[in-house]
Amino acid sequence: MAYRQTDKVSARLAETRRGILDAARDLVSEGGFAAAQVSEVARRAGIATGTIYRYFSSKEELCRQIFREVSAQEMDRLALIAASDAPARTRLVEVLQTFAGRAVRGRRLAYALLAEPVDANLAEERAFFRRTHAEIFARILEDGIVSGELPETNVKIAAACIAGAIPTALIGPLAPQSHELDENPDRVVDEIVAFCLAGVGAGLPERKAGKIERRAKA
Amino acid sequence: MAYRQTDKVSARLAETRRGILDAARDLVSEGGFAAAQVSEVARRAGIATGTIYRYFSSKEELCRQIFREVSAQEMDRLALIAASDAPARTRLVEVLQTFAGRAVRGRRLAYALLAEPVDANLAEERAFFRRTHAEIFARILEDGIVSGELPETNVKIAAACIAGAIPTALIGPLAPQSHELDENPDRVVDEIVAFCLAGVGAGLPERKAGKIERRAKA
DNA sequence: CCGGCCCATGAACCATGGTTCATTCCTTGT
DNA sequence: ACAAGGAATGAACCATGGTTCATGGGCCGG
Repeated sequence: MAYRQTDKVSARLAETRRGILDAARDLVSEGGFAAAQVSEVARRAGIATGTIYRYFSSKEELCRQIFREVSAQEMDRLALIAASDAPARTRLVEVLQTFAGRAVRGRRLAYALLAEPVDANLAEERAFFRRTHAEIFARILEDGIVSGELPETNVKIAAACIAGAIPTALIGPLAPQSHELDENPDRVVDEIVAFCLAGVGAGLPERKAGKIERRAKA
Repeated sequence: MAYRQTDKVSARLAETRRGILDAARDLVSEGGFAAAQVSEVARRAGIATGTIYRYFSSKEELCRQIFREVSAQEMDRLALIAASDAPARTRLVEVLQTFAGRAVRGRRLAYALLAEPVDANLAEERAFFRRTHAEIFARILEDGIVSGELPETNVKIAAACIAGAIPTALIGPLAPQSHELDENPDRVVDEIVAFCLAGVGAGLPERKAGKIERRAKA
């Protein structure tokens, strides 16, 4: 017995793993999952192609990992807002503005997470991601109905509509021209949010809140 | 010069071409574009793989053709309703109900047209398809605003929201369970439409119109 | 019925991109 | 310093699925 993994080594291994994930994440947020080819990830991480497979059993697993890491961040952020003790209507506005605002500021990444063509496996992760969004929306709507802030509706369907409307209006062929979004993202976001609020009978949003997350995403 | 295409021959050729398109269309509406592999289309059409290439320069062109044929049908149907001289609000309701109703009844095909992962070329066709939807919606909204039936809004954005909300709520991971849609498609459709109408400030829809297109799509 | 040409055939070909593995390089404990 | 592994390498391998092409069969005008 002449070898045992030492701390220094396992630290280096962990670092390499991290490096792979970071390289892959960067590629994804630059060019979507399509850009995260194994050999490209390896190049970016400064290692050999084969080395990837010492850390991840397949490309699929690597991508899944990336998807989870990135999407978890987004979901947590929304969940945090949703869990505040503000009135439902306020939480709704903030959640929608955050969702839309982050999507518009990190469009490439949002595209990868929400709309890019991906294979079955990632589609599963994406389904979870989107269902989580819908649940967050649905719960707030539920609260709003209970508290009388919102009229009765089928919250599941309304939540699905919201979860569909926002990305569609912001990314892909139906989004405004990119320069328009770059110049005045808030206006577009506000209009989309207004549509969704009206859709659930919440009237016009308050257009003043300054504490809402506005930083760029990637 | 000892050969010239005779009518009989060109008829047979046209028939073969049609056969290929039909085979491909059937495959697409059963399993999406992924199921329309060249060799499979050939088998279904009862010809050899290579023969396809005597009629279409590439798979891509074949798929594009299919996409156009199918989507044109859908667009025309909506355009027809949109062009009627009914009040904007009525046209809006009918267009939305038709759109959603047909999507829910031809879900596999709707998935292929609206949501299935496809490559860049088909994505272009899809973009056109979706933009056309949005334009149809937008024009009606415009009319409604001019006539005072609807409040002012950014019609482009509202149209994009609608074009996103309906498919998302009907197909994919955020749609209700399939059996639910099979059992009671109209209820779901009505709720989605209600959301969209409310989104543009058109209040509740009239839930009675019986003349609306309700036949299955595929 | 024949020469010429088009049409159909389907197995071979090719491109892409993920995966493997024999080899080499490093680390560790003695 | 050295033996015994683990870790890294990257070129070869493989699977998938679109595309080609040499070949054979049928249709045309004379």
